[in-house]
Amino acid sequence: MEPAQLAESLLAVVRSALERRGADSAGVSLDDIALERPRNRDHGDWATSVALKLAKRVGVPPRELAAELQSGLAAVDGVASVEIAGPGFLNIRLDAAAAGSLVATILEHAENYGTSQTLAGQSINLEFVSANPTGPLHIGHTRWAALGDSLARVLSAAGAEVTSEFYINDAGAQLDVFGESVLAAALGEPAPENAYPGQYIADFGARALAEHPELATMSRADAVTAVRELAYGWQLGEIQQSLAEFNVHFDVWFSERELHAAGENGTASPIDQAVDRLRAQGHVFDEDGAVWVRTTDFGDDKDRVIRRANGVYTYFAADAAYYLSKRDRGFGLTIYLLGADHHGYVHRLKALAGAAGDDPERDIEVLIGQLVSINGARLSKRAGNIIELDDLRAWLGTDALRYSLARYPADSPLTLDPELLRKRSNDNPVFYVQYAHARTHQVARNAAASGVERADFEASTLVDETESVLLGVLAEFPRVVAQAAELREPHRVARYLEQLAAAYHRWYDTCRVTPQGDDPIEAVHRARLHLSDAAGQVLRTGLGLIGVSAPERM
RNA sequence: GCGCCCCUAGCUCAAUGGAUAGAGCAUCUGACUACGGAUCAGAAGGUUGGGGGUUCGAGUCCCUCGGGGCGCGCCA
Repeated sequence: MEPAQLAESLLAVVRSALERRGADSAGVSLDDIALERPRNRDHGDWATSVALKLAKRVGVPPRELAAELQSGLAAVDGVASVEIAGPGFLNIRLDAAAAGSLVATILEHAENYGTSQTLAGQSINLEFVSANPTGPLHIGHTRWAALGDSLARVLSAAGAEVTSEFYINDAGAQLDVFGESVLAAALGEPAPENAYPGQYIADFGARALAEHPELATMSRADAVTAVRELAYGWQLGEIQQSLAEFNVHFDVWFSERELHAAGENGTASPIDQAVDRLRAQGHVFDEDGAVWVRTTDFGDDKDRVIRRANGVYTYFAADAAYYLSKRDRGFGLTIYLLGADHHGYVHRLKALAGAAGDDPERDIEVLIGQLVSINGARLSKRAGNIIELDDLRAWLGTDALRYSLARYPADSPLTLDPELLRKRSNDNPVFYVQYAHARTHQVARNAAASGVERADFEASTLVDETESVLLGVLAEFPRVVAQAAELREPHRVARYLEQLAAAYHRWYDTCRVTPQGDDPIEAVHRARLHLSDAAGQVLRTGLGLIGVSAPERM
C-alpha cells in the first residue's frame, strides 16, 4: 500500500466521523491529514496528528476524536493496528502483505515511480548561472549550476514543462573591457585600467594574434571589435563545454544582444518595445530628462531609471525586455536563481512583472542563493582564492561535485575547505548512495548465479524489521520529489537518498537474498530480490534527479 | 542608517508547527571461514546565539537584543 492510498482512506474515515457529529466535513482536505513517517519506530509505520488538528474545530478533546478515528481506521484493508498515543496521535501499522505490495508498484512504474502531476500544466522558465562571457565559471556559478539543473529535473518530475535558460550578458560595457584587455595582451601593451586579470586573458591574446596577425596593423577600433568577438566566442564556448561536462543542460542560450537589435526592416528593438509597453500600462514617467519605471508601486524602495538622460538604456531596460520576452514565449511562471549579491534586484524584477500585468506574487519567483565561502573567507579575485568549475571537476569528479553542492539548500551559507576538496576522499555521501546502488546490482548478479529467480512475488514474506523500514522509506519517495518541486528545494532528494541508502545497507546486513550453503531457495528470497530491485530503481531515479550517475559496479 | 539571508554537536550541515532535535566527518568500542568492510552494530558529543510572546505543542511563527554575510547608482 502506498501512503497516498492510506491518506485517502484516512480522509474518508475523518469525514464520516465529522458527519456523525454534525460538523462540516467538506472543509477537510488531504492537507489536514498530515500523514507522516514517525522518526521513532515505536510510533508505527505511519502516524497522523489529524485528531489534534481538528479537535478544536469539532469541539471535542483530541483523544476522544482520535478514539473515533481509531476504530474506523483499523477496519481499513491492509491496516494491522492503530494505537492512540500522547495528546492524540494515531500510530498506524500495516500488515506485511500490504506494505510489501509497494515493491510491485515500484517495479511496474520503473523510472516513473516518484514522478507526479502536482505541477502538471505549469510552463516554467528557469534561469540560472547567466555568467558574463568574460571569464571562466567559478565556484559560485558551479553551485547555481548544480542546484538549477537539479531543480529543473525535479520540476519536470513533478509534471511541469520546464525550459532552463542561460542569459548571456554580451551587450554591455563589460564585454568591451574584456575586448580591451585581450587586445592589450595580444599587442603586448600594458593592461588598461580595470582590465580583467588572469592568465586566460593572455592566452586569448596570444591565440588571437597567432590566428589573426593582421590585428597588429588594423585601426584601434576595428582591432578591439575583432578581438572582442573572437575572445567572446572562445569564452562562451568554454563555458558551454564546462557546463556540458558538468552534466548541466540549458535549453536556451539567450543573447542580450537580441534585445538591443532593431528588426530587419527597421522595426523597434525589443528594448524600445518594452519601454513602450510599460508606458502603455501606465507605469512609466519622465523626469529630469530620464525615463523611469514606477517600481515603488510594487514594493521596490525607489523608482528605477530605464533610460538615462543621455538617451542610453540602463541594464534594467534589458531586464525588462528580457522578462517580456519570457512572457511572450508563453511561460506561466518565471523563476530566477540569483546569488545573494543580487538580492537587491528582487523587488525591481517583481515590479517588472507587476508592471507588465502579471501577478508578482504568483507569476515570478526569485530564489536567492547564499554565496560560497572558502575557509570562512569570501571569494574574490583580489584575495586570489577564486576556484574554477573546471578545477573542481578535476579534483572531485562530476558526481561528487554535483552531489556535494546539491545536498544543501540554496539559502544555506556554504563553507568549503579546498584542502579537503583536493583530497577527493570517500567521505562524500555520494559514494555511500552510489555504493548502495551498485550493491543492488551485485545482489542481482549473485541471485542469478545462485538460481534465485523473479518468478513470483509474495509480499507477505517481507516481515523483517529492516524490510519494514526499507519499504517505508521507499514509500516516501514520491512525496519527497513532489515536495522538493513545490518548495524549489532539490536538496531534499539528496537527503532522502542518504536515508534510503542507509535503510538498504542495514537491510542487506540482516537479510540475505541468496541462501547460504545448501539451504533451499524459498519465496522469501525471491521476494527480497524484488525488494532489492525496487530499492535500486529508486536510488537510480533519485540520483538522476540530481544529475549524478548510478554505477552498477564501483 | 534601511533592507534581505544566516546563527543547531568539536567541524560541515539536516529537520511541513508534532512525540526523545538528526546525519556525515573527527574521537572511542565492537562485527566477516556469511550475497565486496566504499558496509554494519554501539558509545560519547546539544540551554537549537540571548531574552520575551503566540498555542495542546516552537529549532520552525511574531517581537527584541547580539553576531556574521550580502545589498542599497541616470554602474553592469
